[in-house]
Amino acid sequence: MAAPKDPRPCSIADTLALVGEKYSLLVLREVMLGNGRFDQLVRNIGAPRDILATRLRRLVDAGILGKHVYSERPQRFEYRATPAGRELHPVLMTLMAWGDRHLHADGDRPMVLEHSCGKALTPVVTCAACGDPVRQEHLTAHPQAPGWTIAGPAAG
Amino acid sequence: MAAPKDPRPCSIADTLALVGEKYSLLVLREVMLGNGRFDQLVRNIGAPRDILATRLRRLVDAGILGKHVYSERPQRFEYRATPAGRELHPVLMTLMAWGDRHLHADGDRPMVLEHSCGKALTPVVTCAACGDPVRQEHLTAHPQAPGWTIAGPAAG
DNA sequence: GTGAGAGGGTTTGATTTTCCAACCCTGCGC
DNA sequence: GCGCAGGGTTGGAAAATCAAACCCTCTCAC
Repeated sequence: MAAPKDPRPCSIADTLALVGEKYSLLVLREVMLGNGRFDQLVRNIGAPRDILATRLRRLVDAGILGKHVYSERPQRFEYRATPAGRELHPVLMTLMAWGDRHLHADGDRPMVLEHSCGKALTPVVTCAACGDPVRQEHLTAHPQAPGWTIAGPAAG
Repeated sequence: MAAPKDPRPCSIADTLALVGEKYSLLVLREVMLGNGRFDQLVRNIGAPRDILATRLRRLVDAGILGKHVYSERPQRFEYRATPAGRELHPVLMTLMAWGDRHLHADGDRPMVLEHSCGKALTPVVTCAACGDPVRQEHLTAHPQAPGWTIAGPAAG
Protein backbone atom coordinates (compact mmCIF):
# COMPACT_ATOMS: atom_id res chain seq x y z
CA MET A 1 0.00 0.00 0.00
CA ALA A 2 2.71 2.41 1.06
CA ALA A 3 3.31 4.59 -2.00
CA PRO A 4 0.08 5.31 -3.88
CA LYS A 5 0.55 6.27 -7.49
CA ASP A 6 -3.06 7.33 -8.01
CA PRO A 7 -4.53 10.42 -6.45
CA ARG A 8 -6.70 10.17 -3.37
CA PRO A 9 -10.08 8.59 -4.07
CA CYS A 10 -12.58 11.28 -3.22
CA SER A 11 -16.17 12.23 -3.93
CA ILE A 12 -15.20 15.88 -4.28
CA ALA A 13 -12.87 15.00 -7.15
CA ASP A 14 -15.48 12.67 -8.65
CA THR A 15 -18.13 15.35 -8.58
CA LEU A 16 -15.80 17.97 -10.01
CA ALA A 17 -14.93 15.58 -12.83
CA LEU A 18 -18.55 15.97 -13.93
CA VAL A 19 -19.36 19.57 -13.12
CA GLY A 20 -16.00 21.17 -12.45
CA GLU A 21 -15.18 22.33 -15.94
CA LYS A 22 -15.51 25.97 -16.75
CA TYR A 23 -19.14 27.10 -17.14
CA SER A 24 -20.77 23.82 -16.06
CA LEU A 25 -21.98 25.10 -12.71
CA LEU A 26 -23.09 28.34 -14.32
CA VAL A 27 -25.23 26.30 -16.68
CA LEU A 28 -26.79 24.72 -13.62
CA ARG A 29 -27.38 28.15 -12.13
CA GLU A 30 -29.20 29.41 -15.21
CA VAL A 31 -31.20 26.23 -15.59
CA MET A 32 -32.32 26.49 -11.97
CA LEU A 33 -33.32 30.09 -12.59
CA GLY A 34 -35.48 28.82 -15.42
CA ASN A 35 -33.28 29.95 -18.30
CA GLY A 36 -32.67 26.65 -19.99
CA ARG A 37 -32.56 27.62 -23.65
CA PHE A 38 -29.37 27.64 -25.64
CA ASP A 39 -29.45 31.33 -26.49
CA GLN A 40 -30.30 32.34 -22.94
CA LEU A 41 -27.42 30.28 -21.67
CA VAL A 42 -25.01 31.85 -24.14
CA ARG A 43 -26.08 35.36 -23.18
CA ASN A 44 -26.41 34.94 -19.43
CA ILE A 45 -23.22 32.95 -18.96
CA GLY A 46 -21.06 34.57 -21.62
CA ALA A 47 -19.68 31.25 -22.80
CA PRO A 48 -18.62 30.44 -26.37
CA ARG A 49 -21.40 28.57 -28.14
CA ASP A 50 -19.27 25.55 -29.01
CA ILE A 51 -18.03 25.11 -25.46
CA LEU A 52 -21.55 25.44 -24.18
CA ALA A 53 -22.74 22.75 -26.59
CA THR A 54 -19.99 20.44 -25.31
CA ARG A 55 -20.88 21.09 -21.69
CA LEU A 56 -24.56 20.54 -22.29
CA ARG A 57 -23.93 17.18 -23.94
CA ARG A 58 -21.79 16.16 -21.00
CA LEU A 59 -24.30 17.24 -18.39
CA VAL A 60 -27.08 15.43 -20.21
CA ASP A 61 -24.94 12.30 -20.48
CA ALA A 62 -24.21 12.52 -16.77
CA GLY A 63 -27.90 12.62 -15.95
CA ILE A 64 -27.70 16.11 -14.49
CA LEU A 65 -29.69 17.84 -17.20
CA GLY A 66 -32.49 16.67 -19.42
CA LYS A 67 -33.27 18.01 -22.89
CA HIS A 68 -36.92 18.82 -23.43
CA VAL A 69 -38.76 19.83 -26.58
CA TYR A 70 -40.78 22.96 -26.04
CA SER A 71 -41.71 23.45 -29.69
CA GLU A 72 -42.19 20.76 -32.34
CA ARG A 73 -42.18 22.89 -35.45
CA PRO A 74 -39.67 24.38 -35.59
CA GLN A 75 -38.05 21.98 -33.18
CA ARG A 76 -36.73 23.82 -30.13
CA PHE A 77 -35.24 22.55 -26.91
CA GLU A 78 -34.89 23.56 -23.34
CA TYR A 79 -32.53 22.08 -20.77
CA ARG A 80 -33.83 21.30 -17.30
CA ALA A 81 -32.26 19.91 -14.18
CA THR A 82 -33.00 16.29 -13.39
CA PRO A 83 -33.52 15.29 -9.76
CA ALA A 84 -29.79 14.59 -9.53
CA GLY A 85 -29.10 17.99 -11.03
CA ARG A 86 -31.37 19.70 -8.55
CA GLU A 87 -29.37 18.15 -5.74
CA LEU A 88 -26.44 20.28 -6.81
CA HIS A 89 -28.34 23.31 -5.59
CA PRO A 90 -26.57 23.27 -2.19
CA VAL A 91 -23.25 23.54 -4.00
CA LEU A 92 -24.45 26.66 -5.79
CA MET A 93 -25.77 28.19 -2.57
CA THR A 94 -22.52 27.71 -0.70
CA LEU A 95 -20.48 29.10 -3.59
CA MET A 96 -22.77 32.10 -3.77
CA ALA A 97 -22.62 32.68 -0.04
CA TRP A 98 -18.82 32.70 -0.12
CA GLY A 99 -18.71 35.19 -2.96
CA ASP A 100 -21.25 37.40 -1.25
CA ARG A 101 -19.19 37.40 1.94
CA HIS A 102 -15.73 37.75 0.50
CA LEU A 103 -15.99 39.43 -2.86
CA HIS A 104 -18.76 41.96 -2.41
CA ALA A 105 -19.48 44.80 -0.08
CA ASP A 106 -22.63 44.42 1.95
CA GLY A 107 -24.86 46.51 -0.25
CA ASP A 108 -23.35 45.13 -3.41
CA ARG A 109 -24.58 41.57 -3.70
CA PRO A 110 -25.44 40.67 -7.30
CA MET A 111 -28.43 38.61 -6.25
CA VAL A 112 -30.44 38.09 -3.10
CA LEU A 113 -32.30 34.86 -2.46
CA GLU A 114 -35.41 35.33 -0.40
CA HIS A 115 -36.42 32.34 1.65
CA SER A 116 -40.05 31.45 2.22
CA CYS A 117 -39.61 32.56 5.82
CA GLY A 118 -39.37 36.10 4.51
CA LYS A 119 -35.70 36.69 5.16
CA ALA A 120 -32.79 36.94 2.76
CA LEU A 121 -31.17 33.56 2.70
CA THR A 122 -27.94 32.96 4.52
CA PRO A 123 -27.23 29.27 4.06
CA VAL A 124 -25.79 27.31 6.96
CA VAL A 125 -24.58 23.74 6.64
CA THR A 126 -25.81 21.57 9.49
CA CYS A 127 -25.48 17.94 10.49
CA ALA A 128 -28.55 15.94 9.52
CA ALA A 129 -28.15 13.73 12.58
CA CYS A 130 -27.90 16.32 15.35
CA GLY A 131 -28.96 19.51 13.63
CA ASP A 132 -25.94 21.52 14.75
CA PRO A 133 -24.09 23.80 12.36
CA VAL A 134 -21.05 21.95 11.08
CA ARG A 135 -17.64 23.31 12.00
CA GLN A 136 -14.59 21.83 10.39
CA GLU A 137 -12.90 21.22 13.72
CA HIS A 138 -15.78 19.02 14.79
CA LEU A 139 -15.18 16.59 11.97
CA THR A 140 -12.96 13.55 11.87
CA ALA A 141 -12.07 12.25 8.45
CA HIS A 142 -12.03 8.50 7.92
CA PRO A 143 -10.60 7.58 4.53
CA GLN A 144 -12.00 4.21 3.47
CA ALA A 145 -9.18 3.19 1.15
CA PRO A 146 -6.02 1.61 2.56
CA GLY A 147 -2.94 3.77 2.54
CA TRP A 148 -4.82 7.01 2.69
CA THR A 149 -4.37 8.25 6.16
CA ILE A 150 -4.37 11.97 6.62
CA ALA A 151 -1.95 14.23 8.36
CA GLY A 152 -3.90 17.05 9.79
CA PRO A 153 -5.95 18.18 12.73
CA ALA A 154 -8.72 15.76 11.78
CA ALA A 155 -6.57 12.65 11.54
CA GLY A 156 -8.37 9.36 11.51
CA MET B 1 -30.42 47.34 -19.22
CA ALA B 2 -32.24 46.02 -22.28
CA ALA B 3 -29.67 43.94 -24.16
CA PRO B 4 -26.84 43.02 -21.82
CA LYS B 5 -23.59 42.18 -23.51
CA ASP B 6 -21.93 41.06 -20.30
CA PRO B 7 -22.83 37.86 -18.53
CA ARG B 8 -25.02 37.92 -15.45
CA PRO B 9 -23.32 39.43 -12.42
CA CYS B 10 -23.20 36.63 -9.90
CA SER B 11 -21.32 35.59 -6.80
CA ILE B 12 -21.21 32.01 -7.99
CA ALA B 13 -19.29 33.07 -11.09
CA ASP B 14 -17.09 35.39 -9.03
CA THR B 15 -16.20 32.61 -6.62
CA LEU B 16 -15.52 30.16 -9.41
CA ALA B 17 -13.24 32.70 -11.05
CA LEU B 18 -11.00 32.24 -8.01
CA VAL B 19 -11.39 28.58 -7.14
CA GLY B 20 -13.08 27.06 -10.18
CA GLU B 21 -10.00 26.09 -12.14
CA LYS B 22 -9.00 22.46 -12.26
CA TYR B 23 -7.40 21.25 -8.99
CA SER B 24 -8.00 24.42 -6.96
CA LEU B 25 -10.72 22.95 -4.79
CA LEU B 26 -8.72 19.75 -4.40
CA VAL B 27 -5.86 21.83 -3.07
CA LEU B 28 -8.28 23.21 -0.52
CA ARG B 29 -9.38 19.70 0.37
CA GLU B 30 -5.84 18.53 1.04
CA VAL B 31 -4.93 21.65 2.93
CA MET B 32 -7.96 21.20 5.17
CA LEU B 33 -6.93 17.60 5.75
CA GLY B 34 -3.58 18.92 6.93
CA ASN B 35 -1.56 17.99 3.84
CA GLY B 36 -0.28 21.38 2.84
CA ARG B 37 3.18 20.57 1.51
CA PHE B 38 4.01 20.73 -2.15
CA ASP B 39 4.92 17.09 -2.52
CA GLN B 40 1.90 15.90 -0.60
CA LEU B 41 -0.31 18.01 -2.81
CA VAL B 42 1.27 16.62 -5.97
CA ARG B 43 0.83 13.04 -4.79
CA ASN B 44 -2.61 13.28 -3.24
CA ILE B 45 -4.16 15.36 -6.01
CA GLY B 46 -2.34 13.93 -9.00
CA ALA B 47 -1.78 17.32 -10.56
CA PRO B 48 1.21 18.32 -12.69
CA ARG B 49 3.74 20.19 -10.57
CA ASP B 50 3.78 23.30 -12.73
CA ILE B 51 0.02 23.63 -12.70
CA LEU B 52 -0.03 23.13 -8.98
CA ALA B 53 2.55 25.88 -8.52
CA THR B 54 0.38 28.21 -10.59
CA ARG B 55 -2.74 27.37 -8.58
CA LEU B 56 -0.97 27.83 -5.28
CA ARG B 57 0.26 31.28 -6.28
CA ARG B 58 -3.22 32.24 -7.29
CA LEU B 59 -4.83 30.97 -4.10
CA VAL B 60 -2.25 32.76 -1.98
CA ASP B 61 -2.81 35.98 -3.95
CA ALA B 62 -6.54 35.62 -3.44
CA GLY B 63 -6.09 35.36 0.31
CA ILE B 64 -7.44 31.82 0.43
CA LEU B 65 -4.17 30.14 1.35
CA GLY B 66 -1.17 31.33 3.32
CA LYS B 67 2.38 30.11 2.86
CA HIS B 68 4.12 29.23 6.11
CA VAL B 69 7.72 28.31 6.77
CA TYR B 70 7.98 25.09 8.76
CA SER B 71 11.75 24.74 8.40
CA GLU B 72 14.31 27.51 8.09
CA ARG B 73 17.31 25.50 6.94
CA PRO B 74 16.66 24.11 4.49
CA GLN B 75 13.79 26.46 3.86
CA ARG B 76 10.55 24.54 3.53
CA PHE B 77 6.98 25.70 3.22
CA GLU B 78 3.52 24.55 3.99
CA TYR B 79 0.27 25.98 2.68
CA ARG B 80 -2.59 26.55 5.08
CA ALA B 81 -6.10 27.86 4.67
CA THR B 82 -6.71 31.42 5.78
CA PRO B 83 -10.00 32.23 7.52
CA ALA B 84 -11.46 33.05 4.10
CA GLY B 85 -10.18 29.73 2.80
CA ARG B 86 -11.71 27.85 5.68
CA GLU B 87 -15.07 29.34 4.79
CA LEU B 88 -14.97 27.35 1.58
CA HIS B 89 -15.41 24.21 3.64
CA PRO B 90 -19.18 24.16 3.08
CA VAL B 91 -18.57 24.07 -0.66
CA LEU B 92 -16.40 20.99 -0.25
CA MET B 93 -18.94 19.29 1.97
CA THR B 94 -21.79 19.79 -0.45
CA LEU B 95 -19.69 18.59 -3.38
CA MET B 96 -18.67 15.53 -1.41
CA ALA B 97 -22.22 14.81 -0.35
CA TRP B 98 -23.39 14.91 -3.95
CA GLY B 99 -20.68 12.55 -5.11
CA ASP B 100 -21.36 10.17 -2.25
CA ARG B 101 -25.06 10.09 -3.14
CA HIS B 102 -24.82 9.93 -6.90
CA LEU B 103 -21.52 8.40 -7.83
CA HIS B 104 -20.96 5.75 -5.19
CA ALA B 105 -22.83 2.78 -3.86
CA ASP B 106 -23.75 2.94 -0.20
CA GLY B 107 -20.85 0.92 1.11
CA ASP B 108 -18.41 2.49 -1.31
CA ARG B 109 -17.82 6.03 -0.08
CA PRO B 110 -14.17 7.05 -0.42
CA MET B 111 -14.24 8.96 2.85
CA VAL B 112 -16.57 9.29 5.78
CA LEU B 113 -16.66 12.42 7.90
CA GLU B 114 -17.57 11.75 11.49
CA HIS B 115 -19.27 14.62 13.26
CA SER B 116 -18.64 15.37 16.91
CA CYS B 117 -22.16 14.11 17.63
CA GLY B 118 -20.87 10.64 16.82
CA LYS B 119 -22.69 10.13 13.53
CA ALA B 120 -21.37 10.08 10.00
CA LEU B 121 -21.95 13.52 8.60
CA THR B 122 -24.75 14.13 6.17
CA PRO B 123 -24.68 17.87 5.50
CA VAL B 124 -27.96 19.74 5.17
CA VAL B 125 -28.15 23.36 4.08
CA THR B 126 -30.50 25.35 6.27
CA CYS B 127 -31.67 28.96 6.45
CA ALA B 128 -29.81 30.89 9.11
CA ALA B 129 -32.89 32.97 9.83
CA CYS B 130 -35.50 30.28 10.39
CA GLY B 131 -33.42 27.13 10.68
CA ASP B 132 -35.42 25.18 8.12
CA PRO B 133 -33.70 23.06 5.49
CA VAL B 134 -33.55 25.06 2.28
CA ARG B 135 -35.50 23.78 -0.69
CA GLN B 136 -35.05 25.41 -4.02
CA GLU B 137 -38.74 25.93 -4.50
CA HIS B 138 -38.88 27.99 -1.33
CA LEU B 139 -36.49 30.55 -2.71
CA THR B 140 -37.23 33.66 -4.70
CA ALA B 141 -34.32 35.15 -6.60
CA HIS B 142 -33.96 38.92 -6.64
CA PRO B 143 -31.26 40.04 -9.06
CA GLN B 144 -29.92 43.39 -7.92
CA ALA B 145 -28.68 44.61 -11.30
CA PRO B 146 -31.10 46.23 -13.74
CA GLY B 147 -32.03 44.16 -16.77
CA TRP B 148 -31.44 40.86 -15.08
CA THR B 149 -34.84 39.49 -14.43
CA ILE B 150 -35.14 35.75 -14.45
CA ALA B 151 -37.50 33.51 -16.29
CA GLY B 152 -38.13 30.56 -14.11
CA PRO B 153 -40.24 29.23 -11.29
CA ALA B 154 -38.51 31.54 -8.84
CA ALA B 155 -39.05 34.75 -10.79
CA GLY B 156 -38.59 37.97 -8.91
C1' DG C 1 33.99 15.28 1.28
C1' DT C 2 31.16 12.91 -1.85
C1' DG C 3 26.92 10.70 -3.17
C1' DA C 4 22.21 10.07 -2.45
C1' DG C 5 18.14 11.84 -1.22
C1' DA C 6 14.23 15.22 0.32
C1' DG C 7 11.72 19.24 -0.67
C1' DG C 8 10.05 22.82 -3.63
C1' DG C 9 9.81 24.23 -7.35
C1' DT C 10 11.02 25.86 -13.02
C1' DT C 11 11.81 24.69 -17.97
C1' DT C 12 10.82 22.60 -22.29
C1' DG C 13 8.16 20.92 -25.94
C1' DA C 14 4.10 18.21 -27.38
C1' DT C 15 -0.89 17.76 -26.79
C1' DT C 16 -5.53 19.58 -25.63
C1' DT C 17 -8.81 23.11 -24.80
C1' DT C 18 -10.61 27.46 -25.44
C1' DC C 19 -11.94 31.06 -27.96
C1' DC C 20 -14.03 33.78 -31.64
C1' DA C 21 -16.16 34.45 -35.83
C1' DA C 22 -18.39 32.64 -39.44
C1' DC C 23 -21.35 29.48 -41.20
C1' DC C 24 -25.46 26.13 -41.64
C1' DC C 25 -30.17 24.44 -41.25
C1' DT C 26 -35.20 24.67 -40.17
C1' DG C 27 -39.27 26.90 -40.09
C1' DC C 28 -41.99 30.86 -39.30
C1' DG C 29 -44.02 35.82 -40.46
C1' DC C 30 -44.62 39.24 -43.96
C1' DG D 1 -38.73 35.10 -51.20
C1' DC D 2 -36.45 37.66 -47.44
C1' DG D 3 -35.09 38.16 -43.06
C1' DC D 4 -34.98 36.58 -38.57
C1' DA D 5 -35.11 33.35 -34.34
C1' DG D 6 -33.28 29.34 -32.42
C1' DG D 7 -29.85 25.81 -31.97
C1' DG D 8 -26.27 24.49 -33.05
C1' DT D 9 -21.31 23.05 -36.11
C1' DT D 10 -16.82 24.31 -38.35
C1' DG D 11 -12.10 26.33 -38.84
C1' DG D 12 -8.10 28.29 -37.39
C1' DA D 13 -5.47 31.04 -33.90
C1' DA D 14 -4.39 31.53 -28.98
C1' DA D 15 -3.97 29.73 -24.43
C1' DA D 16 -3.76 26.12 -20.98
C1' DT D 17 -2.37 21.49 -19.74
C1' DC D 18 0.62 17.72 -19.42
C1' DA D 19 4.81 14.75 -18.58
C1' DA D 20 9.35 14.48 -18.01
C1' DA D 21 13.50 16.43 -17.13
C1' DC D 22 16.03 19.63 -14.78
C1' DC D 23 17.74 22.87 -10.90
C1' DC D 24 18.94 24.46 -6.29
C1' DT D 25 19.57 24.03 -1.33
C1' DC D 26 20.41 21.62 2.40
C1' DT D 27 21.06 17.17 5.19
C1' DC D 28 22.54 12.72 6.19
C1' DA D 29 25.30 8.45 5.65
C1' DC D 30 29.31 6.87 4.43
